[in-house]
Amino acid sequence: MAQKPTAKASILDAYERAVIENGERAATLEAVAADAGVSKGGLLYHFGSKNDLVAGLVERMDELAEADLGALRVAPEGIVRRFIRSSVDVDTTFDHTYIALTRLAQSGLHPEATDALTRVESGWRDLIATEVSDPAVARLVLLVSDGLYYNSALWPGVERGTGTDEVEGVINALDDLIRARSH
Amino acid sequence: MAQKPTAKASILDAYERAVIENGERAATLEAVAADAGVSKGGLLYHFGSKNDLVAGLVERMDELAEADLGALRVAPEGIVRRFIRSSVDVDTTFDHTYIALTRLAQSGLHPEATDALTRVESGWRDLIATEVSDPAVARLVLLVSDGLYYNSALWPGVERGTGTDEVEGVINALDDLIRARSH
DNA sequence: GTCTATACATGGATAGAC
DNA sequence: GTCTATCCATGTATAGAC
Repeated sequence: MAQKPTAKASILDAYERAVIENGERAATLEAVAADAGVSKGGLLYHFGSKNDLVAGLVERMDELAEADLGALRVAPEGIVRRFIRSSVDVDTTFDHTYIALTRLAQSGLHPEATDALTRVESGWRDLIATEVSDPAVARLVLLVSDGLYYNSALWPGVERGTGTDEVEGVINALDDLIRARSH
Repeated sequence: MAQKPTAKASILDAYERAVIENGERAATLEAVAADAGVSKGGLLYHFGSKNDLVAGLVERMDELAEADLGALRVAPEGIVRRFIRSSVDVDTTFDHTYIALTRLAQSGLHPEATDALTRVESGWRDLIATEVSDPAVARLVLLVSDGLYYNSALWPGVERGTGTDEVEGVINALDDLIRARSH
């Protein structure tokens, strides 16, 4: 049920891509259909409306989030390090969906998108709390991650000075803080 | 030249409000005109096109940013403390314009909005660098601020657990870090 | 300086052929 | 399952009256 390399999946991919690259407004049925290699009518056979596309993305997000949390939970380097690192990595399946939903949420037209993101963030929050006892630091970790996502969501494709190596510095700084505060 | 309580200003206000509250897509000429108390035609007399509205916002942003940096520079509590605190305060003239531009930037249709935000962030970066010597920590401070803005921009009106008092904890944590790293 | 009327384009969605 | 044709709503922008 989760693994169909069908037209449906590639339409969803195209929608995701369109939203990320050109914004929700530009992600018209026609544009998405063209990118997915079908016609408007063809698209509408699989997704009866634009809202259905959003719903499809939400569903995908929930599945990916579950997997993401699972991987995070068993990350050998620790939850926080892995978490922050993965926040820069904007080129995974997870990130694509997450960023697309971020855009949709901001459009104000899709409360379901906002809800899905809230669920994800809530999962992260709980997990981080298991590793970081100080609530202020835990909050700080989440804010840094949000900041990283915000950056990549806002300046798509633009290298904005938060490269992977620079993030290592940030991670180390957070580490110092966590150690200093854990007594 | 900067102080006209004219229709032009109130139209710009209405546009800003519309973008923040309902997203860029809902900020149609008609909706903005209605909110500003003029007709579509009336609006278009002052702003010949939708792009002119965006340009007006960008101009406003540049003016406000200058004032903001000035205030930050002489903040008695220090630049970082003031900076982070003001990132939660989403109810100033500055924040309204900033958040509206954030939304516009994400729509992908207004590069000028992205540019304006880049200028603002660049001003902040430079200023923070004068107070925080460690580049990783300086970057962290910016990311936290971005995170806070992202939160308020994404969940408008929603109390998302980052209240003013909780932010004090975050500020103190950052303070610890700055002190620990400044030798 | 502000309004009404209207032209024009575009996007979402339906109907029905293949 | 996918396409074409078409309808309808909405949004931007222009023209011209007041």
